[in-house]
Parts: sequence; structure tokens; C-alpha cells
Amino acid sequence: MPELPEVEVTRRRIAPAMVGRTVRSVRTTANSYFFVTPPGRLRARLAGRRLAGLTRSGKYLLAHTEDGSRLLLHLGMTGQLFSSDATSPRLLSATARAALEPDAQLDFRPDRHTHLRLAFDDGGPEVYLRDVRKFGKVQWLAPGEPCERLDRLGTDALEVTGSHLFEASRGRKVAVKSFLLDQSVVAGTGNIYADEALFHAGVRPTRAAGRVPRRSYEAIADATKRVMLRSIETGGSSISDYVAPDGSDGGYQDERRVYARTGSPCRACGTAIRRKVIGQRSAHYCPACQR
DNA sequence: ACCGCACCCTGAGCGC
DNA sequence: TGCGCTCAGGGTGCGG
Repeated sequence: MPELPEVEVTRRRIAPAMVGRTVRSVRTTANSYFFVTPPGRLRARLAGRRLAGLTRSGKYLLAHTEDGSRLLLHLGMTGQLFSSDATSPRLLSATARAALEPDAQLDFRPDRHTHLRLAFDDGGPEVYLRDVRKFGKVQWLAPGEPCERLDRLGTDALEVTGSHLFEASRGRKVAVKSFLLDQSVVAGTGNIYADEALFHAGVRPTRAAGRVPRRSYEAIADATKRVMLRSIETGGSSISDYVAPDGSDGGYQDERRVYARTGSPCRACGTAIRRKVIGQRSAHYCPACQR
């Protein structure tokens, strides 16, 4: 599931394949709620544009055109933004994978989940946006057009501070885990990094956000930034579908302490990691290290 | 204002 | 073999 580190790694690695190139043609799948901007209009707006930059806000990517228009992309749960040169078993379904010879590298062919295909006028590699569950979003923003999704976002997780979290949490009764997932408080944190940051800060995810002391929020803010920067360094977490734009896996899944490690021994103290549903999401924590 | 929950979607994995 | 069920979850919107 792409969170800030995966989106940032995607941004850095796909940028060379987008920025400075002119879109020649756009192909999309049929209209669905995945397309905030209907696909017909999207194709018309995008064709012929030269892309001038690629930025990130929280978990959103923004491709900027020379005239100030923006293409807003969200990868949702299963979104993959990659070059047509990429090969990875993660770009195939399990049945397609099973049909592969052990060491075969099957080139990716756009399938029914490939919702956006950008071809460029230099005839080079295309850029694909694939999203099996369609929890992602694509939206066209005209120059100056306001965007509620972006305006709602709080402090970017890479810049979050303990005082910001402390002040925003006063009076809040939700579990601190749910509080950290609120994108209007911190933008970019998702289920994996919220669990990991709480582990490193030694805070139990079930605690009411409003009752977590300032010093713990300092630790949570530090841990959030440290964990995310390290994940970016290692190429993100390839836990289910995430794959970098060149098809390579990330490495941070090997460094995680609690996420999806239910029943395994805590790497710090050996106690079995527990899983508990908080706010309709799985939370993972060490009952001994996190109080 | 805040909180809990349903909903959007598809594939994997499981029990029968 | 195959069916039906459950689970995974980011973000939005609604009712209490």
C-alpha cells in the first residue's frame, strides 16, 4: 500500500520518464469513480501537453504542465505508476504468475487494470498507471483551480513536529493510531508507518490521542520522519502490490518491526507481536515495548 | 467538532 | 474443482 515513502520513491524514479516530455496520446479505461475527471475530458486536456514537473503532497502526486495545469494522481491501495519498460511479477495476477516459467521475465502488457497510458512524442517508453482495486484517483486541475483534497491536507509527514501533533490532539478521544492516519493532521502516514512509528516511540496505538503527553508526540514525530526517510532510502515497502517505476521491489519490508508481524517475536524483547483492530484498520504492536 | 461506520473494488486464501 | 465467504484498506461522506 503506497504511503508517503512509496509515493516519494515513485516520484523520484518516474520523474525522468515524465518531466520534459510531451504527451502524444492518452489511453484510459472506461469511466468509473476512479476518474474524478471523466476519461474523455482527461484525454483531451492531457494530449499535446509538455510536462514541466512532478511534485508530491502527502500521498498525492502532481504532474505539472507548462501552462500551470496539474494532473493529480493518488495510488490508493494497489496503485502502480511505472514505465512500460518495467518487468515485475507484482505487475501480474497470481494466476498469470503461476503460468510463468520459473525464470521467465514476461514483458508487461497493459491489462484491464491499467487505467491510464501515456505515450510521448519522442516515441520512448510509455508511462502506465495500474490499480487493481481502483481506490486511487485521477483528477485534472485547470490553472488556478482549487482542490479540496489538497487543501484538506495537514503538515507533510516529513516535516511533522511534536508540538504540532500535541496541539492538534488536545481534546481528541480517538486512538492515537487513528489520529496519525488522519490526513488533515499529518499528510502521508498510512497503516504501515503509523504502526512502525508508534513502535519506535514506545506508544501503545490504542491510547486516546488527547491523553498522549507532549514528550511522546516528540518521539512519534521523530520516529515518523526517521522511519520514512529510511524507507525512502531503501526504496519503500513492497509488502503486497507496491513496485517501483522500474519494476524493482523496495527493501523496507525487511526492516519493519511490527507491521504484519502478528505472533512473531518482537525484535527488541522477544514478546509476540499483537494485532488489534482500531478504527476498522489492523494495528500491530508489541505489548511489552509499547505502553 | 468529533467519532464510528459503510462504502467503493478486486484478488487471494480458506473451508467445505 | 469450484463455490462462497472473509479479509485487505485510503479516503469520503453520512448519521449520531
